[in-house]
Amino acid sequence: MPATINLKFPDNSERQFDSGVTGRDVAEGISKSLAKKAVAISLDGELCDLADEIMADGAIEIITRSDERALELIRHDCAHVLAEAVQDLWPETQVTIGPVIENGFYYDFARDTPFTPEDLPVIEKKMRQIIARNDKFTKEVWTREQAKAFFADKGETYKIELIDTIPEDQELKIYKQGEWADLCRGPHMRSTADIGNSFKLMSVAGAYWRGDSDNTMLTRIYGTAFADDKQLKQYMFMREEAEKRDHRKLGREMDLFHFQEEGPGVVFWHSKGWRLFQNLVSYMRRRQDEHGYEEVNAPQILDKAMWETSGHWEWYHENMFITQTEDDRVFAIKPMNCPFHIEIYKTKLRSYRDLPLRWAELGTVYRYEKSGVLHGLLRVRGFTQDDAHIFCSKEQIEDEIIEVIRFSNLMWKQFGFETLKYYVSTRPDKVTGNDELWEQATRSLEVALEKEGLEYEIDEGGGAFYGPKIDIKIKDALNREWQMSTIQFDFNLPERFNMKYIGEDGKEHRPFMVHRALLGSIERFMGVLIEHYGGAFPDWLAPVQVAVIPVSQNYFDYAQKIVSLLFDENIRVEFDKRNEKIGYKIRDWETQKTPYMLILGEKEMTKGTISVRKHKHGDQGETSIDEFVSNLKKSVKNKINNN
RNA sequence: GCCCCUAUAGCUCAGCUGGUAGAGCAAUUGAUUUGUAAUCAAUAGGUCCGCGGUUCGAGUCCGUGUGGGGGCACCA
Repeated sequence: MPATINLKFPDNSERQFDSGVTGRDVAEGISKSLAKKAVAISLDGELCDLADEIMADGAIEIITRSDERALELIRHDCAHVLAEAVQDLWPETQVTIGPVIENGFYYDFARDTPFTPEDLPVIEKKMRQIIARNDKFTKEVWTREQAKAFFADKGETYKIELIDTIPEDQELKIYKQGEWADLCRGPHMRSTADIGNSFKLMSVAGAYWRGDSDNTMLTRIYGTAFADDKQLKQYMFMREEAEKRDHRKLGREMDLFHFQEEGPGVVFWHSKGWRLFQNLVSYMRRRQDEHGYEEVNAPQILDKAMWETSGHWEWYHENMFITQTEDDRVFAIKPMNCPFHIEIYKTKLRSYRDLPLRWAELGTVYRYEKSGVLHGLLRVRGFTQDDAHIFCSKEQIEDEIIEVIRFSNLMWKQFGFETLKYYVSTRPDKVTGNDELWEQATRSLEVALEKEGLEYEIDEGGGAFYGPKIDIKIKDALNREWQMSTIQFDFNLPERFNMKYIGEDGKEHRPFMVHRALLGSIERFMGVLIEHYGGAFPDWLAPVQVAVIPVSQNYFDYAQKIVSLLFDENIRVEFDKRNEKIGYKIRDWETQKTPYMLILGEKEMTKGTISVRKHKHGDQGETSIDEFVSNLKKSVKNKINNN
């Protein structure tokens, strides 16, 4: 600990403080002495760095290592130490950028041979040495020429490129830990020792320089860091928990579905998985009926000519599966349902009296997704959308959007997702449709959300070229966000297909077209649902709701009676006749996360009762079959048609 | 598509520096007729992902293809 601490302030003035001065002392000193407001980030009451952000009240805030913002400093410092460690070990490696991310940090390096997982322990060891060295972080402000010369000397071409992107009016800061220097916005902590030892390098990956696939691919190292070991352990534990409920793992363990080599990205549904799938379909059908949708169904393939009209052939060709027949006629498997619904629309002359038309299709589409994107059920090549198209007049758009939002909200609640986030994506640079249309449509999306009292964020320029949209994200049980529902205007297709209706004025008008998928794709939603519930589905969804387990063969007749009774009530029941001890069977059904088990033996047969065991809750004691059925039906009520 | 990793029995995985494969669970058969998270025993089960190469010899080393995983880019 030095006798004095030198501090530089944003106005470039310098002051000395005695060691042992607290951050609060300094804070008071600064706010008194500087006209310009300054913010210092202080760690455990000691000043570690100055931030250039100006806080509204101008005060210094003292934060502790457990503070969220300290965590950011820890991770950022960690990234710098990672970079130094790497250059120490492999001096020919160029450094690029190393930001803090949601659960840690990364650093991108440029070198001829990418890092491999075996390098990580070596680097980690070096990092711990640097941390132990307790090097001070110091900030220097350099001129552009100085900085460029410095990095040029070291052969750091990427850094030089970065310097050129920093606006002239911004000062160029260099942070050093010991001798090692990096271009950095800051702030940092006092010294490398402040990082602590609760960090871990997680993985290596490739990443394009500046996120552009035209650029060279860098080699990225991901790491995570926390204030203490407890938090790090907790994080690692959470990751393990997430891994346990990975839908690919549960899909196999629960015998729901599989993939195989010959069909990358297309799903083989096993009976239990298909049961679940059908439950979702059945739910959607019921709700769509209720919300005034009519279900339609269109073919899987269509002549190339139609896709040329729609524009897909030109713009989406590389994502389409194409077939060719003996007579050389080319058909494409549908990647979208839209053109089909438009064709249905066009079979008649439509009047304003017909509008709005809401046509839904649980349409299976195929898209040739790039191989690197496939991921279990979450990104597939063949999937079933809960797709619908709404055709309406200008006057109707707002009400239609409100209606879709309400539908979606109700649905997500019933599936057990409470937290929803809304995003409105506005006009990108290249578009079809005139400004007036964009304006009207975007406004209708915002007004609809506002009328429903829902907060939303604007994704500026995030809309598709054919129209603005609302995206809805949900949060699952592990607090992960998933983009699910989407409500999109389309100004392109009505134009291309020359859609029209006859208005009240007797003239032709172009209808508004809205695409809407709430679950998105059943396959993908299934993946999310499996992970959300960890495979333990609620009563109404569970593929097998009840397992009937007689204690021995002597009770098979009684058990059969119960099974038939449940079957008649449309309850999904299985009769476990295996020649095993009930402990074995219970364990088996328990691992399959079956909501209920009915244990039937001498006691129950004599009294005409059943013993109920509930998943995760154990023995619930005896009850009558009538009561059990009525309770179960109550919990399933209103969700699906078939009971 | 790009970078790295990876592929052994139905599943989870062993198989040291090259000498043609092993466990647990599951399966099958038999015994057992069972009271709330695994009854016992026996049996069977493998083109070590495909193709090519190095080698006297390849599950093991090299190349390549395919699938899978972690990322990046993509997601009209």
